[in-house]
Parts: sequence; C-alpha cells; structure tokens
Amino acid sequence: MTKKTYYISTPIYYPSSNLHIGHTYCTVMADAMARFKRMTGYDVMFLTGTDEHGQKIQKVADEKGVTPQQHVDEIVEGIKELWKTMEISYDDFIRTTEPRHIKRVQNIFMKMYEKGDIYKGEYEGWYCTPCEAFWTETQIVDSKCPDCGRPVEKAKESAYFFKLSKYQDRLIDLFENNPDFLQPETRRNEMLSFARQGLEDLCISRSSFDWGIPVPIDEKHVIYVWLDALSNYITALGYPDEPEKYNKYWPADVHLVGKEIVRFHSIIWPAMLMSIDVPLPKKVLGHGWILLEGGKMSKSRGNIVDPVKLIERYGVDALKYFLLREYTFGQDGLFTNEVMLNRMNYDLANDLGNLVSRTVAMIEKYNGGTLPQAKTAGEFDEDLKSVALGAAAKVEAFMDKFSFSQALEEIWIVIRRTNKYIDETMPWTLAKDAASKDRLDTVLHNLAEAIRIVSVLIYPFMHTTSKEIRKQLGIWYADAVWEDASTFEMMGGEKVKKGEAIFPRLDVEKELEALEALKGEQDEPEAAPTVFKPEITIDDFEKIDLKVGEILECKKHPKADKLLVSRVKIGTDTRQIVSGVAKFYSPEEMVGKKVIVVANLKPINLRGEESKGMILFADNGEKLAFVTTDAEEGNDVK
RNA sequence: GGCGGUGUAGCUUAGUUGGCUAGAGCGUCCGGUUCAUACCCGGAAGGUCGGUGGUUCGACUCCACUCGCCGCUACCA
Repeated sequence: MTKKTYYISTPIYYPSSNLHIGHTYCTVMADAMARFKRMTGYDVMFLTGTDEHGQKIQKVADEKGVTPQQHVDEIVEGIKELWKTMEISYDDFIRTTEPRHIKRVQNIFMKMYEKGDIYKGEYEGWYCTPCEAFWTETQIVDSKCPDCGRPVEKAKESAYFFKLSKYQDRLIDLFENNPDFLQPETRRNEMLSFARQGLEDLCISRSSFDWGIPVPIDEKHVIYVWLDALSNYITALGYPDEPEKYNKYWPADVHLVGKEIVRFHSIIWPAMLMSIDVPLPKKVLGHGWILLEGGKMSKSRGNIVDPVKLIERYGVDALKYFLLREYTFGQDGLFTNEVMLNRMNYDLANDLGNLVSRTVAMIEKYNGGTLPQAKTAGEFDEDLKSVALGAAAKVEAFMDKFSFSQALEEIWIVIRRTNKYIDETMPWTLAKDAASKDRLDTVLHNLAEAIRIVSVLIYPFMHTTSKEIRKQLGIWYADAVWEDASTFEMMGGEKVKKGEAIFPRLDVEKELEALEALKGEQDEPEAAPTVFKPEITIDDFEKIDLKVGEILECKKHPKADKLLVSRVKIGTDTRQIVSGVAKFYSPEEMVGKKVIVVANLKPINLRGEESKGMILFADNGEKLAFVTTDAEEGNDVK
C-alpha cells in the first residue's frame, strides 16, 4: 500500500541579507508540520529554498566586487547553515540559480507563450538613470528611486506580459467556491475584492538588468521575479521533464507564506498554473508577523532578533517551542525577550523539565533506578491515563488546523496533569511504608508511562528533547512512534538515568541584561548613506519658487483618506493645496503653521480637489514632519 | 472612500452550527507539599464577553447601528 503524500513548502527566501526570526518562524512551522505528518503516516515532501535573481542582488554583488553567483552562494551557505542549526528537516532545497530550475522556468514560459498568454508590450515605469533601474509606480517613493533616493523619470521599455486579466473570472470562482483554498478568512476576502476590482496583465520580463533567467525567445530580456520564483514549487519536483516526483506530490497540500506575499501566491501563482494546465495547490496559508516593540523588524532600526544568538543561549528546542506556542497562526504577535524567557521558564523548565527530573529522581531513589511494573491500581490512575491517552487525537485535530499553539497546549495539559498526579499520590509518603511498595511501584510506573507519551507527542516540535527524555527513561533505543501515544502499558524493567536538566531554569533578570548586552554588540544599525541628488545650477534652483505660507484652514479630503486639503495664504494670494499627510497630522494640527511652499508647481486636480503647489515636509522614511519657519508668510525663500 | 477582519479577566488569549454557574496560561492574594530545576499542587479575587438597540424561551455567539484597532485597495504635487 502506498502512503498518502503530503507536500508542504515555505517561501523561497531572498538572500539579500541574513534571515531573522520571522523567516525562522515560518520555517519552524513548516518543519513541525512536516515532522508531524511523517510521524502520522504520510510520505512528506518539505521544500524550502532561495530566490536568487534580481537587480538588487546584482547591484550588491557589483558593489562587493564579486559575481552575483559568488554573492548568492555565500549567503545561501549561511541560510543552509541556519536551517542546519535549527534542525529543519527539509527534503529539498531549491535555488533559483540551479540549472534544473532555470531550464524548467524557461519551459514554463514557453508553455504559457504557446498558449497565447504571453505577449510583448510596452512597459511604462520610472527610470533611475544612475542606477539604470526600472521601477513601477508602486515601488517608487515620493517620485524617487527607492534604491538611491534620486529622482526618477518616466520611461518605457519593451517587456513581456502575462495575460493575468484572462484568468480573473476563474480566480474569483476559485475564491468563491473553495473557501479553504486561501486562509485565514480575512486574506481570502482581501484577494477576492482585489480580483473583483479588475486584474491587470503582469509584466514578467525586464531588460534593464541581466541577473535572471533569459527569456527563451528574446535574449535581451530576463524573466522577472514572480514567474521565476513561484515556479520553484513545481520545478523542484521536476516539472515538466522529470515528472516522477511531480506526479507523486503535486498538487501541493499547502504553501505556507507570510501575509505580505499572499497576493502572489493566491492570484499570480494559480493563474500561471491555469495557463499551463497544471492543477492548483490545495491550500495557501498566510501567517502573521512577529512584531517587536515599536513595530516591525527592520535592519535600519537595528531591532532584528537574531535566531542564532537565541539558540546559542537557550537551545533550538526552546526557541522552536516558544515560536510555536506563543503565536497564533495567521495573527501578528509581539516578541519581547521577557515574554520568551517567561515562556521558556514556566512551560519548559518548571513544568516539563522538572516533571522529568522529579520522576526519574524518584525512580532512582525509591526503586534503585529500575522502572517498576504497575501493580496496585489506585485513585487518580484512571484520570491520568485518560488525559494522557486522549491527547494524541486532540493534537491531531489542532494540527489539521495549523493551530500549533493549541496543539502544544493540549500536550501541556498532560504534563500538568502528571505533575498533579505526583502531588495526589505522594510517592514520598508511600516510600515510608514498605506495605505500600506495590502502590508506589504503580505510581512510578504510571508517571513514566505518562512522560513517555509526552515524549511522543512533543516529537514533531522538539525531537531532540523527546530523545533526551526517552534516554532518561531508559528507552533511548526506541524511536518515538505516534501510535504509542495511545497505549499506556509499554514499559517496565528499564533502567532510568537522571541526566542534566533538560531545560535549566533561567534567571530572567540576568538573561534580560545579557540579551540587552548582546544587542549592543550585534546592532550596528545599517546607517543608510545619505544620498544626494545630481548637481544642479543656480539657474535650475531659480526656477523653483519657494515661499512662506500660512495654513489658514484645513480639512480632510472628502474622497481620499490620506489627503488633507489646506487653504494657504501666501502674501496677497490665498490658494488651496493638497498634501498626503492625513496619516500623520489632523487638520487642526495643520492650521496656523507657517510652512515652506513650492509656489509655482503646475496645479493639479487630485480626486476632485485642486492643488496649487506643494507644502514641504521633512521625511525620515516613516513619518513626515513640518518644515516650519518663524518668517512672515509671503516671504521668498531662497 | 470601497471591501474585510478584529475588540473576551491587569497581560496573552480559547470559545465548532446560539443553550447548563464564559474556559486557560501568566500576574496578584491565600493555603498545601518537599520527590524535584526555590519547583509542584489546591483555593480565591478579578470579565457589563467594545457600546446601543433588536431577533429569540435563551446570545460572547445571529441582525442593525455605533466607537476603537488592524489589513487589503484607491488617491497621496
């Protein structure tokens, strides 16, 4: 009989820098699921990898004076090292620069082309001359190059397009008729409304850089990111030229992705597959982000949590446990060192570690280290057994829903019940009376059985800890088998052996200090170099008419959330100016401010409101601040 | 602006199709225990289940409106 298959993937990560706790989180979830499925009888294919093409990679490599390939090779090695440290059990690691991927992506491109879904067109975007880079409307920031901060200009290049619009209706059908395809619910709704408002064809090639997979029919172009990257899920399986694995594992059971790339996986990817007549993956799951105090993780803030540092201090299993237990799938969660340390202490050191420790110690103390058989049944035994034996089914149910946190909670209910059993039966009292030896033996036996069951249940999440527990119980020779979590009477006669504390209790105060110190060490926030625009002459500057204006009134734009409409007095002139600062300032805060205005900008109509000029703001990348002045309104600024 | 999600004890949260006194962990207070990693066990206090109104024999669960937060999306000179 052939086993049922289970194919799970993480996104392929972009090797522009080291991975942080967010990537680790996603990969750890996929790993736990893969291990769980393997244990419960599936033939699992767990895929991860790296997305290595693109202009950014090429540019960084140029700066470093190495080839793009050398550059990515180096980073990918680091990523693989991290996964090795994290004990990630992937079955394949695909790199988009591998020949197997490249030829298959070209193959996929040709299939789409032959289907009539790819056409050559003109791509209008924004061009940054010094960077020789093309940017889309959404990529540019304040009409500036997102890379160097210099102004960009409109330009056209020829490019290949994928007829995404052609698949709009089928995609809408997909979301409407397969509510399970994309979860959580909120993401599905978002994508549904996105598809309903109309899909535009997708530009899938670039000619402004060459670090990519060549378009088979036009060597001047390379295939642009999403067609290249998304294909990995099937190219890794050998599609289309070596279809053995493909036939076996496709369609994927689940693509695990971060919420920020749900759109690509639930719109573009299915459309691509429709184009080449390949079945769709069964499910796309968008997980949430791990947020830090003060917002998202970012390199410039220097608030990245380095998983390697945490592993060095607390171990892989502690970190994995924390990530899986603390956060709810699909929702954002807050990361703080304190939350992490407390979780490790309460659950791992106090509950689980201490349970193993006290049980093994008692078996050594009261029975010379030999695990006794059960003899005299007594009160509490049945309750302990039923809790322990009932856990596996509950864990399975939660795992089916990717509720790692609740699955672990179920296991901890067993652990707490077992700790309670010790207090109820009081082995130390039984040990004082030789007449109760049989009962003592039974208690010790039951404790060991319950812990053995726990060792099975935690295996998908913390296999090293599972093995260590089994070693202490004297059953190191047997692998944890899922079915064994449903049997109580398996042991007797084993030699137990107390070892090091599995999870030493942490001194939270000290650890917080230590982590803080580490932070100082590692955090050299990458100070983005200040970028200056190309030189201009005084004549150029003279063209710009800067004046001091006073904001007399201000209201919200009736038809746009981000815009404020101000009446600005500049000398004898009073005019209306629209600014995109509603996110940062209320109309009340605007009124009365004396600001610098670009007075001779060509007027424009913004969603029905005229804007005559521009109010200057300072931009730190996240927030806009007023550029105010004490000068009188109407003054020239020069 | 459009669409959607969410709001449950001090904190983090569980609550399948409406039904017994709304669960849990942490924190707090009280008590027990000593086998164990100063751990573990028990008990208590603490919730108008965002607000208002409605449907119902009965709503945290359904409906309407409303407030807060968040997401996607449009606009952002």
